Amino acid sequence: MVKQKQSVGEFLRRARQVKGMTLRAVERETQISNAYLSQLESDKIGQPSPLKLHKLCELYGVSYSVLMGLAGYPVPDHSLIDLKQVGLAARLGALTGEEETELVEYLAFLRSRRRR
Amino acid sequence: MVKQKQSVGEFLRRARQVKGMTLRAVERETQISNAYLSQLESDKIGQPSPLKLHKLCELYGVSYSVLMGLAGYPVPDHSLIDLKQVGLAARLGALTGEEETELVEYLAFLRSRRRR
DNA sequence: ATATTTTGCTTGACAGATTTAGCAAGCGCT
DNA sequence: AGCGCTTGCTAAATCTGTCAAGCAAAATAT
Repeated sequence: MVKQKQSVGEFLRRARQVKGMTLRAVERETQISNAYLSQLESDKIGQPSPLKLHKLCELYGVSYSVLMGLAGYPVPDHSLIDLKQVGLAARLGALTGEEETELVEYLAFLRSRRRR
Repeated sequence: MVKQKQSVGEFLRRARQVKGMTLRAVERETQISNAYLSQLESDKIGQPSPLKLHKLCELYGVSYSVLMGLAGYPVPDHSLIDLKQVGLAARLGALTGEEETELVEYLAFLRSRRRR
């Protein structure tokens, strides 16, 4: 019932086969060498570049987030943090560049003092 | 008119300074060598590993999506919310309620002072 | 049946990411 | 003045992603 964790390689190979494309066809479309594609699909690359993964996602029409997750990269979830930040931004309002610099320095001062 | 794009290096250095931490302090917490941190902050690394960026985001309390974007990586669509309004807050990082009040007060002080 | 093209794959070499070891300048303490 | 510790930085070394070139088997063509 629960689907097993698929490897990036399996996922990519499936996606390519679904599209009915060959390694060299993908190479033509993405500028990624067929050699490297082969290694990718056999899980021989530990940390493939997100840009390569993104190109493949666009070509295959699969989710970039999913693929990044499968590749072992942290996937952005901006649920809580950004809301807080939006709130803060609202309270501070628009700042001049100078004000911003002073604020940052003041905050650094606050924290370096407190931690000792 | 608001903020031009900041470099990853500037962003990371600011975030670290806001936290009041030293390169070696960050190294202790993240297992990322201070040497590499230095190169990161002076923009000498073209494609830093997302895992490293993620560790730094967690430590600094800044948005992972923002940092990934600054690093030139494609970011999943639903993370593409308006960064302009959150830009400053992202740079400041997560604040305690106390810190936030202090900052707002300090900003008020700055402005009253300037207004002559 | 054999030559030609196409397929997936491996090897060698290169570039770039990351670390280890070390440097010189700065700071507190006596 | 010195000494010890910390700071940020860099040079060299190591590891790893990426590609160009080539290979053997399968498909295709003649």
